[in-house]
Amino acid sequence: METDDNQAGEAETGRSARKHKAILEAATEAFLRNGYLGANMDEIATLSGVSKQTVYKHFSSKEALFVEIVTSMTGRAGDAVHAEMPHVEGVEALRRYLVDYAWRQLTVVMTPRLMQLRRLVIAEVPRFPDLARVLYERGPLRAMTMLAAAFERLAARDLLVLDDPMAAASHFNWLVMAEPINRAMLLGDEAIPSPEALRQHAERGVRVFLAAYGAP
Amino acid sequence: METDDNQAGEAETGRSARKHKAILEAATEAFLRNGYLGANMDEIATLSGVSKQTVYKHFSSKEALFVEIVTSMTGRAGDAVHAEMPHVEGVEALRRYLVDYAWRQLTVVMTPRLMQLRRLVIAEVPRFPDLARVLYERGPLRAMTMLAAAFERLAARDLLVLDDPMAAASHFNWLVMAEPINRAMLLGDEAIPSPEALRQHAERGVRVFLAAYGAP
DNA sequence: TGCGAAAAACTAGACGGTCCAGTACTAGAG
DNA sequence: CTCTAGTACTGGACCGTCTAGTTTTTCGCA
Repeated sequence: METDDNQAGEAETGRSARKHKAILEAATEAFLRNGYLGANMDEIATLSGVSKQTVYKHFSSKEALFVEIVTSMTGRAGDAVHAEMPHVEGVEALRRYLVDYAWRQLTVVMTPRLMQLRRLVIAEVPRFPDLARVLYERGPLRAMTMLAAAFERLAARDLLVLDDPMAAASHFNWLVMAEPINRAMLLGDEAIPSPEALRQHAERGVRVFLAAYGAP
Repeated sequence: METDDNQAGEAETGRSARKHKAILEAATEAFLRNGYLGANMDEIATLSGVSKQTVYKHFSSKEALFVEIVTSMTGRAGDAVHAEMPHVEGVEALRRYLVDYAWRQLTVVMTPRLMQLRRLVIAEVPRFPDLARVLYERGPLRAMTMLAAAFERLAARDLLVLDDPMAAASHFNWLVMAEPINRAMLLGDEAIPSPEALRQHAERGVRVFLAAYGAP
């Protein structure tokens, strides 16, 4: 197929595909840093080591490039977290699992790239409402839906006590995520807590959650 | 043309001050709708019924106008909520008061104007980090700080049980605010819940909070 | 398999058209 | 005389197109 000098397990690709990728990366950088209006196509071309003509060969317009980037980033974002809930036996195992899940979710979401993406998408809600809706659905909504299903199973086994699984999932999700996300959204990427701080935060959130929804 | 009928207790102002106000209002509208880069000074001048020269007589630059507007809006925003905690006697009175406070906070914050302001400020975090910091401090941080103080007093009277008042305040704040805010941030202003929905949401949040922090 | 030409992709830069922040200038109202 | 409306203007940014010439890939055919 392609030339087989593949380095470090990276699938080798033709020149065109390589340029395509370079453009995507440069554009991601530019849009995340400068916003939709603030980014300019000349800079993207220069940054990706490609002529402007080539940029327009791969993407029909600035708008199309923007949509492509945001959707691909939101697509990748949520996939890393969803893990099947293992058999938890007993209250203490449940607590440990919830803390672990919360911490995993936090460390995935609380990265500069995803915070910048979130700022970018929020900024463009009036211009690109669909992008924001997709981010919401593939982000918090998906997390909460899966949590709700898991909580329902746990309730059936009397490990949790709840009447509204989705409300419980929302409470769990935001007990854990809201404080650091909203801090970082306004205070910038350097306000992202350290992994240890996130772990402590997760533990406190789970303690509150279990006080409200845990088996007595 | 300029009639001097001061209506509804509005402080009497000269023509210059009136133009000043008109410019501020038009600029607020423009910036909230189109963002910093998307707004343009010609539109602001036209919208406020003033010549462009006059706009620049009152505000030295687009940037200065933007900063002025955002700071004035963030200043007004938080002031409406802070109410002295009355004497609450007993657990049920506390619950009712917390629900009421939560609902008040929600109805103040969950308005299109403030959601738009929040989107605008978040969008401009890289360009105007100070504005975002001020919004954070005068918004969530102030609310949580005041809550923490109130919670500490309640803990001294054994109506709450907590070791870290600020953590408890954060949990309360985000149990109540996070879900609707983050929904509206991404799904747009029409995703702002109705007052009745907000009331129910507040009640559920307070129930969880009291399960974790309420007196046994 | 290897060669060579057509096809496709790419570069560098210029350019048209549009938009916009901020300034300058004139005419007229108070 | 002072302030302002109205408007034209400056200087520059930027999207998307175009041109002319170069490089890479593809593929028929030896």
